[in-house]
Amino acid sequence: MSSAVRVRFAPSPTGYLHIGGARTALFNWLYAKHTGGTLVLRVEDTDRARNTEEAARALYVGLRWLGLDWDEGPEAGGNFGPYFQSEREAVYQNYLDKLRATDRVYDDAGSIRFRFAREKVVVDDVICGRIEFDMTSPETNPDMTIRRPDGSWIFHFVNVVDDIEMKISHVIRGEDHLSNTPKHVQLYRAFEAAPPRFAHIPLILNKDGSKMSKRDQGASINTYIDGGYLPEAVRNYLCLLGWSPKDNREKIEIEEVVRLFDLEKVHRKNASFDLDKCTWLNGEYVRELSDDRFQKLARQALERTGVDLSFFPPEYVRAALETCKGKFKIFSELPAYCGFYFNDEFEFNPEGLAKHFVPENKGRLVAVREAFAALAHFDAATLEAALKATAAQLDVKVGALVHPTRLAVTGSNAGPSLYHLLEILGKEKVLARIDGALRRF
RNA sequence: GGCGCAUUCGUCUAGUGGCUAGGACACAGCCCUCUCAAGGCUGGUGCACGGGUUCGAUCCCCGUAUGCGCUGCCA
Repeated sequence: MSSAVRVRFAPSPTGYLHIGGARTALFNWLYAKHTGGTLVLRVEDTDRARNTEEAARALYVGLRWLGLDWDEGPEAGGNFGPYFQSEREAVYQNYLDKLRATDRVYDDAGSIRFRFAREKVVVDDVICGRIEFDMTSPETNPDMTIRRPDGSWIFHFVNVVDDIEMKISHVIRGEDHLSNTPKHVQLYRAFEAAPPRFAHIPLILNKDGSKMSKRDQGASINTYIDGGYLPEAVRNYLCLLGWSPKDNREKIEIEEVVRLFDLEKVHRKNASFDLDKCTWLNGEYVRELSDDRFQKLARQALERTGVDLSFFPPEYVRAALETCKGKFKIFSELPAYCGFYFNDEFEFNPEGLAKHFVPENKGRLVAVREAFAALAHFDAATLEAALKATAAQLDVKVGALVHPTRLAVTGSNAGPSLYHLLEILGKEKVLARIDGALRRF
């Protein structure tokens, strides 16, 4: 059947995957999965063909990281290639000839322009509805250039030609193209080709509503790859921008999104990207990670900051990381959180120092040290009992001992469970660290 | 300027011609607790404005404002 859904993601290789592009790719992917259709990846590199290979690779990396696989395109093959516009010169020449044959183009100072039909063009958008564009006036809608004097092609022309050639049934793209659509429709007509269904999805803006550009925080997918985010969490968050399951769910399995997703239910309003919420959602996913995957990602996060884990026994590392699970939202937070396990030269938190290393706590810390030194077994339960007994002896609240002790052995006033962390660190290290800390009073 | 699209808490959103307009993030407070995180509870802020239509509009229509997009030999 020719009614099969064929969609495409057609980025220009800029060297990185933009978050807005990622969302466009995601919605195309979702629609393809939902309908059992085909997703085509096409690289629109008409402008500069110099760093295309490398820049395109960055696109693949970003898409694959998000789990957005394509059925046809670079590194996937397909019967409608090549999938780089820079390799489709013959196709464009052929289509240009068609326009020449029907007198729809003319030369203008070396460039070639397409002559618009002076008429009203109706675009029936799946998301935006029926919109009428008045193209009757050459003043407000001058004919458009489709080829530059140097022979390079303009986006509008090659984009439409490729969509025809690749038998694209649904063009799902950013709303910034909505106003270009009547031009594209004119091209389809000139080629006597049936236009696809158009679906213009809202844009992603910064939190303050301004347009998200290259420089903005979180604009590149690399922010998330390098920042210790989980792909399924970022993908989940992206699904929620311009679409909703309508039942108050925030964390939602991708299979479920595929099942529920439809173009008609996509919003028409631009959405602001809220990194805080994306990070929160990531935390939800991190908490539910399997032990193995958590350990693997945690190790990676530490190693990329230069921690040499091979120096420590595997069981030590595993136990140490285990105490951090559920305590942070993104993996880039982990090294600072658990660095004390792997480095004796940690910094002391200045506020903690001012608050807890005060004269009356010195004696308390000494008492804790003595209690710990006397222990035959250095496990969490014993440590807790010992610390509580010491507190009772001194007639102070447990917290009065917990805080100085934590600060002494970790340098921080927040962290994993104290008793477990002490057990993992071991008696020798703990006593040595308390001794060192005592000298700071 | 012209054309197009949009407008529910700060942000993402649910929602209906009649409801105390719901949820989530963020924020504040309390509880829990060895800290933090998580969890529980509580709190505040919202239907852009002005006209209609209607017994009644957040919801329908028209304007205005604001935002965004297009208006390139960028994509």
